[in-house]
Amino acid sequence: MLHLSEQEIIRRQYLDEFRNLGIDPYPAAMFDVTTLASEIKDGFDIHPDQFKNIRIAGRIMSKRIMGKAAFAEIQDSSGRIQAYINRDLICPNDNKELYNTVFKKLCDIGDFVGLEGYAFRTQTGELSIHVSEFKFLSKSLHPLPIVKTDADGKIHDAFTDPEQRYRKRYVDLIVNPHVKETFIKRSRLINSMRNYFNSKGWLEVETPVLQSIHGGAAARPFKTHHNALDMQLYLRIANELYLKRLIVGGFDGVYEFGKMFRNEGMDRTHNPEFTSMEIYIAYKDYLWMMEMVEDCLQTVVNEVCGSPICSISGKEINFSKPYLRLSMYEAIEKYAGIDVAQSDESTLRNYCRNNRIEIEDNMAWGKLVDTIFSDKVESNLIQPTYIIDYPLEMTPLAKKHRSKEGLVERFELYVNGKEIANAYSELNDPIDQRNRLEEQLNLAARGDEEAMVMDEDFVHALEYGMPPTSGLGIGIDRLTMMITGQEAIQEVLFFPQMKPESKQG
RNA sequence: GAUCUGUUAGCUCAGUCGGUAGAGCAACGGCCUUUUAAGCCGUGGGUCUUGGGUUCGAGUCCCAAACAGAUCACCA
Repeated sequence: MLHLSEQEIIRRQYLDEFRNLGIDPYPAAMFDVTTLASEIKDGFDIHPDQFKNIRIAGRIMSKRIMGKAAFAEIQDSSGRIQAYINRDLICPNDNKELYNTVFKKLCDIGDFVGLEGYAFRTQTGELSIHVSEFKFLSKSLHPLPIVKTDADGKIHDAFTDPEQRYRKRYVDLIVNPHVKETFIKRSRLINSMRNYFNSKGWLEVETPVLQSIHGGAAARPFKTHHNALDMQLYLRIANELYLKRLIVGGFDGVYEFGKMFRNEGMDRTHNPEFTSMEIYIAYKDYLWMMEMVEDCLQTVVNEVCGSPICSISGKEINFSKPYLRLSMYEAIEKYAGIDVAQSDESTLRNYCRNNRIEIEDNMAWGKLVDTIFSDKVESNLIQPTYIIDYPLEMTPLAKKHRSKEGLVERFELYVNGKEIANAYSELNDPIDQRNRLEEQLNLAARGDEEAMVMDEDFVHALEYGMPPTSGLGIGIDRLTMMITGQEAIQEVLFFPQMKPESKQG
């Protein structure tokens, strides 16, 4: 059922009035745009002669009518510019219908129009388009939120309700220019990173989203079903095991930007589907990878933000290399004051109880260390910091440390108290890998719902031999949050997951 | 999943002690040929998120539900 407001009914009536005048409110023919609003704003004062005969198109965002002349703001993909519309200029003959009826009455805020004319400055100095030709391009049937900015820059009637903004992102993008900026930055970030990898000769690849075994990370998956094969499939929680198969297959460097799906809680830093970038480089180790990551991020942040420094929640984050390196044990000792290397499981349990850190009975030693780290250390890691050398129990896909007993060659990159990257010297000993995955099965038996499952084909691939390899995953959404200063993942996803609006009643 | 807060016109918001709902913008009808949160005169627009309850009477008080936000738990 369509329940229309008064304003929506009137806009529908205008469709008929357009057609009665012989004007198609949704014309088929293209409108040949020559110039963007931003080009006029940037170029007019330097080359005013280049804007003598221009055609622009966009949405009407405001109308100020003064009898036989009017001003309207036109918004195109690049921004807004004012148009000056004079009755006798767009209606040179006796028939003033185009101005009096079409423009003044039938054009609403939100409609698309095409304009031809020249750029000039009004008496008050506002850069405008002096319109000689006026073409109606598309009707909008819903009123838009009217956001106005006054002379002091104060915003009135801002469209700010997060629920409305996320559900109707298209409206958000129309009326909130800064939202568009955030998503443009996101796109440029991904492009910049892709260019960086391509310039090194690494290959962008695609691996399955639908997997019969959900491997490569500790998380609960979404289940789905393939009808023709009559089998259960999972949406991938990671693509790691497939990318390593490609290294086995002989590629030196492969990377993939892709959506991952995890069937877990949602909040301002978690969406059920999110974008990760994983990259695997043969003959390298995690020490090399740290240097690559800091060089890549410095380059990319510089390209996207114009400087290696971005600010979020009042803090300045500097992505210039090199980044501080701290072993996990050092970090815990520094911020929690406990030497976990010298502590057994019961000592860790006592520490957690005394420090009011919530733990569960099925947590093993490694999980307890991880819990203490999350609770005491993470929030202190504001500037980009590598946490290196993790306990073996927590990391079944990483290679044992070359010199430190009980550790693996792994690092995570923390920025603003959040993990944004995770990397290993990848485990390529197939016997060790099989044993480590079997230990995961024990954890699962102990009640760990996120423990990894055995992937026989992956182990089989390793048995053919994988060169020493370093692998990395970066959370693209979180990195985007850092460089755009956003505190919520929903602000860097066009369409964050939402429950359907209830239609009961 | 837990707790707290919110949901009133197209948008942003008021709504007092419980007495059948208001403003600005937007819309509609006028006036106005360089305005800019344009202005002036006039008009219309509401299932107060939904469902129960208390009451002579509920936007307002009570209970439940839906959705969202924040905090927490889980996770990246």
